[in-house]
Amino acid sequence: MFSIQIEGGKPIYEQLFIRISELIMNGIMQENEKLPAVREVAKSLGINPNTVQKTYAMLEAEGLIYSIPAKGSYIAKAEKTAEKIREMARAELKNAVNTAFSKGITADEATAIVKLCEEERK
Amino acid sequence: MFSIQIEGGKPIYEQLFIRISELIMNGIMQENEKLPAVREVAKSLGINPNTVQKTYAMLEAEGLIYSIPAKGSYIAKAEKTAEKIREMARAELKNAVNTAFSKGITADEATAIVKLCEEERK
Amino acid sequence: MFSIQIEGGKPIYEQLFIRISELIMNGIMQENEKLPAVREVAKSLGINPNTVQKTYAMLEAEGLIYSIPAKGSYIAKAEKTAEKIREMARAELKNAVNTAFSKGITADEATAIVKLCEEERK
Amino acid sequence: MFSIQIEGGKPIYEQLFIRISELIMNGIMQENEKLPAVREVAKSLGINPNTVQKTYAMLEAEGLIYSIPAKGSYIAKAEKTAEKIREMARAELKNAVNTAFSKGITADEATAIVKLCEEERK
DNA sequence: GTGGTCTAGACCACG
DNA sequence: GTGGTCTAGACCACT
Repeated sequence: MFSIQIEGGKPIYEQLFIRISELIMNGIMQENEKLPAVREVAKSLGINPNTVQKTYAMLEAEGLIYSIPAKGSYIAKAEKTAEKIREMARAELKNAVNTAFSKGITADEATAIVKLCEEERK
Repeated sequence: MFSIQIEGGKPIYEQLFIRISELIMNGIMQENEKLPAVREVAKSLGINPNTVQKTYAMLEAEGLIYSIPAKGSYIAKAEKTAEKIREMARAELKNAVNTAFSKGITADEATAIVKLCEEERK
Repeated sequence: MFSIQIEGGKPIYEQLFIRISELIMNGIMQENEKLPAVREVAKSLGINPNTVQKTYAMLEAEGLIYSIPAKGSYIAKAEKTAEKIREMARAELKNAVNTAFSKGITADEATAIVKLCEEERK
Repeated sequence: MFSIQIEGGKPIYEQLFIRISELIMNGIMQENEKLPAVREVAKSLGINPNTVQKTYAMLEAEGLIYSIPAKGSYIAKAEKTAEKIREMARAELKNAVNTAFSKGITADEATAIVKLCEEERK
């Protein structure tokens, strides 16, 4: 279903949050598409339903999905959603770049890393 | 002495680790220079000596400093140290860029962010 | 549970580290098997939870176990784990042999000691 | 003079103890030869006289040297000294071999390591 | 209930 | 006075 790595240092609910937001960006999850039920996700990942519930609540709080009681959760308006996610991603990246700068990485080096990552994605 | 913000979500010992490694890069801490004593740092920051001790242990494990029991802790060989820190910073940045890419940020956008950060530093 | 001797000069957390790595080699602890909880070990050995926590952190840093917060700690992939432990043991033994040599022990004498130890194990 | 590495994890007085006992084995320090004065060693190594004093006391306690008040310290009877050191070395090596065995190292592997160390010394 | 972090305070070996 | 280890007990985020 969503494939997360339980081993990783990050909390599960956060990994799941990131994973779902990525799926939206990749166009795999479309506007108004129904998300799998909380219990279903929990069972297929072997994690606690509370954890999934928390993730959905966070997604809704961020306006990325909307929930209809007794029916299910759905992807919110795509443009808005995508823009929100990108905004968050940009803020995090800026943060990371500043951190790198403070440790002696130059702007040229940073740009090189960006290009390198771009190459690797192909 | 080291000035950290206890607020943030990150553990204190990690913030301190990052802070000291930055000081080394900025040339403020030189090779073989003595670090302030564990208890001294703890007192000046208003935190527990154990927390500082943990930070020093991590720095030593990474080879950034070396500790002589009953004498003090000192900055390790500068070239090695600086290179290690840059290596760590590069790895983290690469990680951040990949994360941003997976959320729909383009390489051009990432490059723009790098330039923006560069401007702000001036 | 783990049975260690608090007497020896070596720190408790180190003894525990060695003891657990031995249990893995003896096949008593299997891949993905759950280690007893930090507090449980502490109670059964009559030592402080922090001390056990430090041991688990070291084991994780060496890649011998992996910890999932709020779930437990587990033995890492068996092949890798066993090989890592053997590698560490070999390095230590080599070190010990060199030390013995520098004190006048001959290679023949060293070989004899190895055989003697082998006999005693039977 | 004696060349020790201050960085190493082991206490200085122990390193110095080992170093001097090695010098005796190598025949560099002969029976009844005078050891350099405590203050002299301390100054040349940049360490505390108390530390050197402690080492000499240990060497005397082990019967490896003998001290004449207001005159100096001297290497004890060579045969006895050498044998004592070798005995200690043998005990330590046996210990190390047993530890290695308990972690899955085989007797053949241990023998191979002994031979490898022998080669490297040439 | 779990691992992770932190505090407060202590002791030890070493220099 | 220093780093290193340890105890006792607490809180937190997460499951």
